[in-house]
Amino acid sequence: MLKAINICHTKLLTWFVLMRIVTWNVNSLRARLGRIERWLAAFEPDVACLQETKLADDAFPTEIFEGLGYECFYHGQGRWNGVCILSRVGLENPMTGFGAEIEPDREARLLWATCGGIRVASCYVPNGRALDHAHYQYKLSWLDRLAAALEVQASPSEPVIVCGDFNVAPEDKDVYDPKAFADSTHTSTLERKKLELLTEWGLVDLFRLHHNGDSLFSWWDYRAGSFYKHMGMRIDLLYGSPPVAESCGFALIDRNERKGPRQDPPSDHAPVFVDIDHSISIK
DNA sequence: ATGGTCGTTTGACGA
Repeated sequence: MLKAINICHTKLLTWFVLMRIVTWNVNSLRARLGRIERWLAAFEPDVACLQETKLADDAFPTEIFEGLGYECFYHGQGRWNGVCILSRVGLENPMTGFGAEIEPDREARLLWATCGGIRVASCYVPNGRALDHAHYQYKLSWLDRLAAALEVQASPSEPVIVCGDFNVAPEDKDVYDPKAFADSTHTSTLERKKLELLTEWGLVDLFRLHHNGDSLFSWWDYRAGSFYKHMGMRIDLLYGSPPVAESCGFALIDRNERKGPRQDPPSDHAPVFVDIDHSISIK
């Protein structure tokens, strides 16, 4: 919920804003539309960054989200990938991809917009498939280009959130069993080094500010009852610049959203959200 | 440990 209090100084208007931002790989926006509508109504995020929408842009259900009070910015391609940002606190300077100076992505995996004074990116990082697969090199290159785009898009002194499905578990405690991931993607040294490009720039893993040390996951394989065996990974991340990290008061993985009957199946990812209490000043 | 389950451009492929 956006809570704005205007404080009128001599020539400065300051808004203190409580903003809730969620990232959620929905694994098909069409298949998950009912669940997404219910989740938005229940949790009232101000900004929703969704991944794997699997929708072409001309099929995006703009009117449904507008009916819930959200502006929509989307970048899809049909069968695979696809990302969007929904915002009810404004949506300015939209941009898809890495930007003009950087080798473009062939897939719909990234977009940016300024929402409520925060520069927001919704990312769907390539999976990588296997360490010896070409897709792994694509993943590494993709993360290099994300870091390069960040340099152009924002400064660490400004409010920035880069969130999404990173397909990388930052640390061993972010997977149920590190040994099970030896020699596979999501935990390899090289891809973790690419995440460090983001943290070296100044971004902070906002979830870890509030859940230090816990093994809590955001993704569980559909197969073999992984969810009920707690065999998951934390790969859906919200990174914030220092001003955002300082004002991040709450973070949660809504693992209940990973549950559900065959008739109304969940995504294999749970929504992850943070609450940000920050101020915007306008002359 | 292995096999298992979702989604999509219906069916092989990606996750």
